Amino acid sequence: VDPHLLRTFVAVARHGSFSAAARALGYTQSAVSQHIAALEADLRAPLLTRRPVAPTPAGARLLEHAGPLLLRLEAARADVTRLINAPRAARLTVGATPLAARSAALARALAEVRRAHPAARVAVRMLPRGEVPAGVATGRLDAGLVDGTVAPTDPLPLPDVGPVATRPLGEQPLAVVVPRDHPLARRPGLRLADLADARWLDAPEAAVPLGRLRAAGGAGGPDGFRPALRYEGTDPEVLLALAAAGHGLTVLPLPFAAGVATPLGAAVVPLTAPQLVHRTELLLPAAGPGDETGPAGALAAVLTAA
Amino acid sequence: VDPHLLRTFVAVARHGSFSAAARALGYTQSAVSQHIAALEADLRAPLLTRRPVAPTPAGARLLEHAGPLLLRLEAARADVTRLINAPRAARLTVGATPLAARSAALARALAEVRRAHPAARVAVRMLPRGEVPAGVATGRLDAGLVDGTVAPTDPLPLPDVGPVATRPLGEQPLAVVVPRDHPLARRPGLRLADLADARWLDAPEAAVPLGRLRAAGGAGGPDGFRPALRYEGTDPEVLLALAAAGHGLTVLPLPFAAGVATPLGAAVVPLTAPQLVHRTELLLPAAGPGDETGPAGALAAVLTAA
DNA sequence: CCCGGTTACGCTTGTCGTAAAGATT
DNA sequence: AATCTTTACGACAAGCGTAACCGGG
Repeated sequence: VDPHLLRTFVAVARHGSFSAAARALGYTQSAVSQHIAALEADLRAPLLTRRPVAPTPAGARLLEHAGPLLLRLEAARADVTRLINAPRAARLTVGATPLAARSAALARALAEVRRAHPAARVAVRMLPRGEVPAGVATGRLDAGLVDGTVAPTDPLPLPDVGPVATRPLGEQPLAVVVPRDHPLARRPGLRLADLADARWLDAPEAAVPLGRLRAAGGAGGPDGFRPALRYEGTDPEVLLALAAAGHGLTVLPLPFAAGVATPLGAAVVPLTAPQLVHRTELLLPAAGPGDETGPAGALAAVLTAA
Repeated sequence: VDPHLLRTFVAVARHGSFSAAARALGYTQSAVSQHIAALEADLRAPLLTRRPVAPTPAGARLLEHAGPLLLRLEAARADVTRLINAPRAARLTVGATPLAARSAALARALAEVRRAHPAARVAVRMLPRGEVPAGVATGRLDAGLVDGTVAPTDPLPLPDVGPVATRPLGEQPLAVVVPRDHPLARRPGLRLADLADARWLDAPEAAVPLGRLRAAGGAGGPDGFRPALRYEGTDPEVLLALAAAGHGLTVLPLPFAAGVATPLGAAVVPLTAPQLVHRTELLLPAAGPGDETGPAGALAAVLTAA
C-alpha cells in the first residue's frame, strides 16, 4: 500500500477514468494503469471495474482508508516542516465552521490581531466541519474554529489527523426550533426523549446531526428522529426558515436561534434534557511550548483570554 | 515521507542505534543510514543526533506522527484483505481493557460462543486501552472490549485508526473510593467539584485518568486533581488497595468498587455530579452488511442481545 | 474505427549490499 | 584502539514513458 499508488487510486476513483487521473497527476495513462495493477497485485484483489471505471467493494473499502491516510501523511510532513521554519510569513488564515464563524469572540479577536499586526494578511475561510481539523493539521490554516454538540463535560469529538491543541472558547445552551403555531411552541422547555417521534430536518452541516440526537435521545431507539427533509447546505438561517415553514424540527444554539427566529416565524424552545451544550473550540497546530508569536499566537492569546 | 523510511526511523529511535535497528529490520547498517539520510534530506532537517542516537525536536515531532500513520497503513491493508478472504479460520481473539475484561457479559458471551463453535480457538487478551482499537483495526483482534468514562449521551472517545463499528454494551455509575476512616467516607454522595483540592491517585491505565476528571470537574481549573501517587499498572484491585491505604482518591465503576472495597478497608461513595458513566463498548471491524458469521459474529450477536 | 485501458520494452532512477573511510569516545 | 556511522560503488530492481496492442461502443 504505497502512498503513491494510493494517491493515483483515489484520483482514478474520483475522476472515473484512468486517463483523466493521469492528466490530473501529471502521469501518462500507462503509469496510472501500472499503479492500479500494482495495487491490485499487492492486495490480491480487483479494486476497480473498468469500463465503466468504478470501485469494487474492496476498492470502496480501500477508498475509506485512503483519504485519512493521505491526510495524515501530508499533516506529518507539514507539521515537521512547520517546526523547522518556525517564524512564518505575516499572514493568518483562520478556518471556521458556519456557526463558529458567527462567534462574536472571533470578530473581536480578529480586530485585535489586525491592530497588533497591521501588516498581516488576515483571512477567514468558512469550511465544513470535517475540513477544519484537516486544514489546521496540514498547515493550510493557521487556526480553526469548530463547534459541536456534546455533554458539558466531554471534549468535542474531532477526527484525529495528528497532534493539534484545542481550547474551549464558549458554550451555549441548545434550543429546539419549531413553527410558531406548532403545539410544542408554547412549552417552556422540551426534553429530547419526547421528540423522538417527531419529523426532523436532516442538516449535518448546518445543525446538530440527527445521529447525534439519536445517540443522546435515549428513547426511540434506532428508529427515532426520522428525517423529513434533508438540507445539505451550511447556512443555519436557511435551516431555521425551513423549520419555521414546518418542514421539520431542528436543534440550534439558543442564542443564535433566538436572535433570528421571530422574524422568520419560528418559535424557540430551550432543550432541557439531556444536558447538552453547543461548544466552540479553537484549534491550533500543536506547537512547541512558548510558541505564542506572530498573528496566530496573538489570535490564540486574545481568544483564550476572552 | 515514505512509510518505509518512517518505519526504519521509528526503529532507530526505539533502539537508539542504527545497527540495532538494522538487525531488527533485516537490513544492513548501511541501508538504515541511507534511509535516515533520505528522510532528513526530504524534510530538510536533522531528525536524529548521532552518538548518542536520539531524536532531535523535529525528529520527536515526526515520531508522534509515525506511529498512528504506520498503524493506519497496516489497518488499511488488513481491512481490505479481510474483505477479500471473508470466511476466516475458526478462531476468535478478543482484546479487552482490564475493567472491561471483568464484564460478566463477556464471560457469558464467550461460553455461548464456545458452545456454538466448539472447534473454535477462543482467546481473550488483556491489553492497555490504546491497543484494543489498534488490534481490531489491524486484524490482530477479531473483537475488542473497551471501557471509558463519558457523559451518558456521548460516545467513547476512541483513537480513530479506521472504520470500526462500536456498540454500547452497558453503563455503570461511578464511585469515589476513599479510606474507610476518611471524613468523606460517610457522605451519601459526592460531587466532583468538591474534590478538586484532594490528592488523587494517578492511574491512567487502571482507573479514570486525572485529566478526564479535571475536564469534567469544572471547579479547580487546571490545578485541580493533583496527583499524589502514580500507579502505572492495570489492576483496579491494586488501585483500590492503594486508595484504602490513604495514598489518594480514585474513581472507579461503582459495582466493581462496591464488590471489593470493604475487605480492603475502603469506602465507596457514589459520584453524583457531574453525571458521568462508565461505559463498556464492543469494537468490531467494520464489515459489510450481514457479515454476522463465524465466531466473531456470534460473539457480537450474543453480546449485543444482552 | 475511435476511445480508453493494457501490455511490451527500453531507459532512467532508486535502493540495497559490500567494503572502505571517517568520526567519536 | 574499538565501535559505530557515513560514503563510495557496483549490481539489481522498480518506475516511468513511448509505442504497440486489444476490446468495446
